[in-house]
Amino acid sequence: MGKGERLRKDSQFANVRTQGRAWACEFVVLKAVPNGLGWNRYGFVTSKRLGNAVVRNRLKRLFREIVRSIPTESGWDMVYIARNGAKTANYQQLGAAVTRLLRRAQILADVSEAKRVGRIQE
RNA sequence: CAAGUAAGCCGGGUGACCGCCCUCUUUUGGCAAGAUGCCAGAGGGGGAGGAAAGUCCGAGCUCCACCGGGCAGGAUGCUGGGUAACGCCCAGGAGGGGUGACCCUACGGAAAGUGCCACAGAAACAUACCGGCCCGCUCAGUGCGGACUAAGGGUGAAAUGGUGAGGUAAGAGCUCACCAGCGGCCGGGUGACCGGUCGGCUGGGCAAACCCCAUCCGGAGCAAGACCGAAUAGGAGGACGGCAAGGACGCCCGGCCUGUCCUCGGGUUGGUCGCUUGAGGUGGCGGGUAACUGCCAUCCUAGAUAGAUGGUCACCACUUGACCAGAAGCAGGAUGAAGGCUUCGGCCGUAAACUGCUCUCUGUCAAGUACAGAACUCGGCUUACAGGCUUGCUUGGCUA
RNA sequence: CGGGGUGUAGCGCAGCCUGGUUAGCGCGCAUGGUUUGGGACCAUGAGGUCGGCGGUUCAAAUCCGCCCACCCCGA
Repeated sequence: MGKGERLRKDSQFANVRTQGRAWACEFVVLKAVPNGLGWNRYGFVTSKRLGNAVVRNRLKRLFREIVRSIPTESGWDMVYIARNGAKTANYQQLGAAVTRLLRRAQILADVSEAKRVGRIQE
């Protein structure tokens, strides 16, 4: 994903953190908010508590690859926050977890159009 | 072959598809439009480490108007050399450890001064508890008083040179020999120091206690710093004004410079440069024991900024484990078969089936493949690290 | 990038600067007493790699070096 598809400013992260809704599992926390653009923007958070730089970079790359491969609705800012359990998980486990969270958040692309419109109006 | 020791090196590979960062090209498309610029696409090239880590030292670079002196503070500490510099490296000396190859050392000064040395012990810096020996009195092996002594005992981490002989009332460097230490002289070495000789006999430890001596050190750090853009109100109060205040760690002094300083309040958290060509790498020929260095040739090798190298699959490599099959080895089978030699007493000579073990080699399956991610750049140090490779040397065993 | 602090019994702390003689205090814990019983109180007791490794010293929680974990501050 290019620079336009990433959250890069502290103000952008702060916006998602305060305005967005959150869904969580044992590996990762997803926070998302509609951004009014025609495309999605992503941010990945790996705190120092998780491990050294190699561990944190690897988790970011895994999540970036997972998010890229899952088709979703457009127009959202999403922040993925890695939790401690993600350190030992592999690509397949994390992919399944992210898919579950996106389905619960109704951002996954196969969710029906009526349902999505209903949620936004609500 | 085994164990060890020193030095050095590597630290997964190949392919397919998808994706990221930088850069170049583009008669590809869109926007704006004189060159040009912005967005997207296509094609080419490049894209983490030996420690990129910890941030423990040293520098470059940038800013703080500036210069000099002193105090305080900090660092280093055998000698010589290397280096831009260092707390680093090399060589050497001394001391210590190891059978050895080799390794380790904060290794200046305790007659400059101050301080400390618990407990024990008579005594920890100047001393005499037990004891030894002599004299006098008492008296029949006891006691008292006085003088000498530091060999022996005991305490301690440490007790004032050690061993032997002479000597003496008993002893003592009191005398002598050797050893250790100290000082002078001579010789060698740039030096630390070493060797020789002579002398008088000497008289603890701690400076990672204060300290003394020698050498070095202005401060802050790429969020340094420069530019563009945006935003706010270029605001309020106070101090002192050439005898004042301030001038980049703290304090003092001298010169020099200047309206300076303090408090409150307000705005910004965007972009570009710095930003990778450097005490640079590689090779050759010289100098040097070496660290290192001179000359010549040649190469350009990451530049992100919520922070670029990843994901999936296949094959191979390595490690570990399991299992079965085969090969190999060992033990039983073997109280000596078959066979051979014979002086007829004996002697020589171990093949296989089968069973068990080893886990060396081949095959199959499964799991794993360390430590760890550039952030201004170099030189070091320290710490972490699966597994593997090369070379020299040492010790021990076996064979010839 | 720069600077500072902490680590000692289950918990919270002292001792460290100026090395030594029993590493101590409070709460908690165990046992006994007191009470009809509990609490409170009294008495006794257990519990320590002094964060780790190495060095200096006769001797280290204390001094020095390296490492680990946690916390805080400034630009």
